Amino acid sequence: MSDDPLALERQVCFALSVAARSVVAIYRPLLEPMGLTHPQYLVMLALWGDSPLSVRRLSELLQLDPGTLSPLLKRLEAIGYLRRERDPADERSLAITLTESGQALRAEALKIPPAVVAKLGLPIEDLQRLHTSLTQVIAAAS
Amino acid sequence: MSDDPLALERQVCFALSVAARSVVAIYRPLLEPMGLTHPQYLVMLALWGDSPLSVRRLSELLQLDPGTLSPLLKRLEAIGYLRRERDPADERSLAITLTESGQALRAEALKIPPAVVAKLGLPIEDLQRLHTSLTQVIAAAS
DNA sequence: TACCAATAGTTGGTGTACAAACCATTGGCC
DNA sequence: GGCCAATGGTTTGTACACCAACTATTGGTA
Repeated sequence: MSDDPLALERQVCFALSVAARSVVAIYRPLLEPMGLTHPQYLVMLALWGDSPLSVRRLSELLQLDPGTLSPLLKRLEAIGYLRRERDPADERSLAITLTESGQALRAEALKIPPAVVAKLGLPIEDLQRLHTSLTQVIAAAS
Repeated sequence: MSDDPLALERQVCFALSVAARSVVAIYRPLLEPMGLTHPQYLVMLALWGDSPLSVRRLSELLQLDPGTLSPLLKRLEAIGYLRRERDPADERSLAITLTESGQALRAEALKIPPAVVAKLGLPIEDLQRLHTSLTQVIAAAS
């Protein structure tokens, strides 16, 4: 390996970007039949875990800008997976809830993680270790 | 930790996406004085390592779509860091070369990696280990 | 109670990111 | 030499992603 500190192959951030894009690319064909993109899938995961959620709360959970979530949520509403209603207790806030269809999708989604792990073909322990490292980095970067 | 296979905090891909975005966010204020975004910085790294490069070659090196690179390269040309000229040997191909200004920028860029490592505050060995894991994942996903 | 800073979402602008359609050049091959 | 599939880039359309500016509601406080 090169000793140049600016060598492309030495940059952790480059590896991080490429890895993220590559893994998202594995999800793409798996999510396509469900009509979801990867960020949309993450929103659904959050809502399957806890509902209703506000845009603010989603933004914290997914570490995404509200300005990114706003149109994304409208698209999920348009395809019928969720509802966006004002919270009666605080009219500023949105109460985002799953529709029947959105609830039902969870059964399909259960197939996704094993399919991804199979495609990657890496030992679970490696993935676990990676997850731990990534969590460290996220904590350090925030 | 939850035993739900769809729990957000268990998804490696979620951690990967958030980590990538978080680390890019660390670069942002460092690159801003140079007038570069993170992907543009990666292109510059590639060119500092080897020049001239074609769009095709850059696309392989950075694992980015030519359709993504095309406008990005025009922006880098517009701010004067590189030149896009047809390769006389093959008029289909672009020969992308650095300008004086682009060459000179390398000296500034040398400050970036240590600054990022400092901001992260993680031991180098951890980053090295992470890099190894990521390289594995990239290989597995391709 | 009337103001006003804080909070929740939305919108608009710039820059990726990818897929598909497109255009020009090239290199075989009859 | 002339056709034609392959190759290299560009363009278009959709969807993030972030920032800054904006609107509407809320809650404290003079």
